[in-house]
Amino acid sequence: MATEALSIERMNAAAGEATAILRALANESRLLLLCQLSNGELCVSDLEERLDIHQPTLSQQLGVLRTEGLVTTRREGKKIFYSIRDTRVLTLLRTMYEVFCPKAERG
Amino acid sequence: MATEALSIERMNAAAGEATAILRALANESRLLLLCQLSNGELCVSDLEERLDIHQPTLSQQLGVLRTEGLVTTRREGKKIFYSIRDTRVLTLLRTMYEVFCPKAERG
DNA sequence: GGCGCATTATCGTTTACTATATATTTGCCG
DNA sequence: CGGCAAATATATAGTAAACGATAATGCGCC
Repeated sequence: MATEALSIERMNAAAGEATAILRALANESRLLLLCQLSNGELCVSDLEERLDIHQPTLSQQLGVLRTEGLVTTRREGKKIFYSIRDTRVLTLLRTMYEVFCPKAERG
Repeated sequence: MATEALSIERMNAAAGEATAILRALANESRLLLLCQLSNGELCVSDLEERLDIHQPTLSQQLGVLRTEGLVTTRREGKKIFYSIRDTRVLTLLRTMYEVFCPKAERG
């Protein structure tokens, strides 16, 4: 009962899209990047400062997420602000958080 | 409120392990394979029949999942039965199911 | 035009993927 | 016990994709 059966057919149909998003998440830089964005929009230089990634590399990772449609951008003068567009990503991140992050002092 | 902030520190610490598992899931064959196993243990030939994957390839993918500690095996005569060992995988699969599979006629 | 912020191009290296060929383990039959 | 067949695993190899670095380019503002 804890484990309600998943329909194989549906999983089969969705597998392509699912793995596309999983691949996008399956990189430490991108995952952390999305975690940052899960708390609200940030511009590239903000991200560069928080994560320890060279700017062009960062831009490239952001490009991957853009291509996958997971994030959107908003320009404000010279800065470009990124935010999460695909809410499914938020759902996944939340689950990942529960699964992988120690619950020590949550509440 | 729908989006309670995730602690960056914790995500940072867990990111390595998280991406390792994500990489394991981020392959269509392996994902479907785990979906099959989420409904209970199956032997290699069962899996081969259900998915359309050549046996050596399948065995290799299973090897990846074994190496990551996501599945266990049990021998019964000539057959080897696989099942999901890491319950975190089940949690992730369940979320993925909810996120990616149309809810049309779920009860 | 020049500077700051960001993207795109290019490239070399590493890793992933999958196919074919070969080996291992077990059970069976003579 | 010897040999064969079934089930699975490992080895090898070629192609493709991912990664991250450096270099060059684009865009907006002063």
